[in-house]
Amino acid sequence: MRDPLLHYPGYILRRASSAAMAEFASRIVVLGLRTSEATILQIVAANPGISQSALGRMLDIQRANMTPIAARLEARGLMRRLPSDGRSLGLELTADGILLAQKARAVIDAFETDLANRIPAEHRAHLIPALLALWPSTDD
Amino acid sequence: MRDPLLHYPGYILRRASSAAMAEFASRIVVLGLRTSEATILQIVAANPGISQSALGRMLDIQRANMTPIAARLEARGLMRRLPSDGRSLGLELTADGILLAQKARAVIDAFETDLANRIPAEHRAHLIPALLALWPSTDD
DNA sequence: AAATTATGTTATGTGCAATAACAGTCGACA
DNA sequence: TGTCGACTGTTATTGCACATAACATAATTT
Repeated sequence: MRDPLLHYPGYILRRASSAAMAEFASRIVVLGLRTSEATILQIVAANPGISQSALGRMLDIQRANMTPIAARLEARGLMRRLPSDGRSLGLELTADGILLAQKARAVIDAFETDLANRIPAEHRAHLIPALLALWPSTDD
Repeated sequence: MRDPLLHYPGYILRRASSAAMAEFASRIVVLGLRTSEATILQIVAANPGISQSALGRMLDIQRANMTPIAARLEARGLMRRLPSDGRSLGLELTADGILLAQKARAVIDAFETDLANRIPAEHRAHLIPALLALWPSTDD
């Protein structure tokens, strides 16, 4: 029972990401959040007033997919969507949203710390730079 | 427009994997294959006779999700499913399947080479060990 | 003023993964 | 040997992330 793909970085990247994301999802769901929602809360908390489409560009989420996610967060009373333009919607968290974003941040921190601790020390510092090099969005 | 999650390995892992997988999917679709199917062709080619559930365990694909994938490959004439047990199905590629697996392997090789070349030399050797450490399936 | 671009929305489809329930088969073991 | 528990494959259903196309409206460019 041999896996001939085990030497390929892309393959291992996919498998590792899938496993890690499943674990994160199971941790964040106790706050009633999906992975994408937890991320969005962090970004909006750090960038109040950011437009829906700018947020989407930042996270590689397309406008069409951003709409229902943002609407859902608004419907839950976590986020406001204030027309800034006439076409753009500026996003900001409500008090509840800020609180939940903080709780989510604690979960993220714990998860990321656990993850980092699993990496042997001699490889740890190389992971982020290596992954960033694979990630076109940074300089798009 | 600040991304406060950019220092987190898990977050970057997700973003990098998502981007890389989208690119791979667009390359492999020209052979009429999905990512999961291309992977399965490689595993079955290297392990003729492997059972459906053993394949699923190897790839972290559950039995219930394996069934339609395997049935689809069989329906396309790429794979045979031979009862070995009475309950188990042993998988092996047809001649067409072997041919397509080889073509897929060439696409995988090219993709993985491109990917590896994007990683700065000083980080390259660390990526796979670091990712393997995050990946529980290896020693499960 | 007209043409182009940007924003948000709706509708729809795809790929991957999870769960629950079921029938049939195998293995262990009393 | 017969029974019980575990394993295999299947169907049906669901959820999430992501993609495209088409549209109305507003801003920007020229």
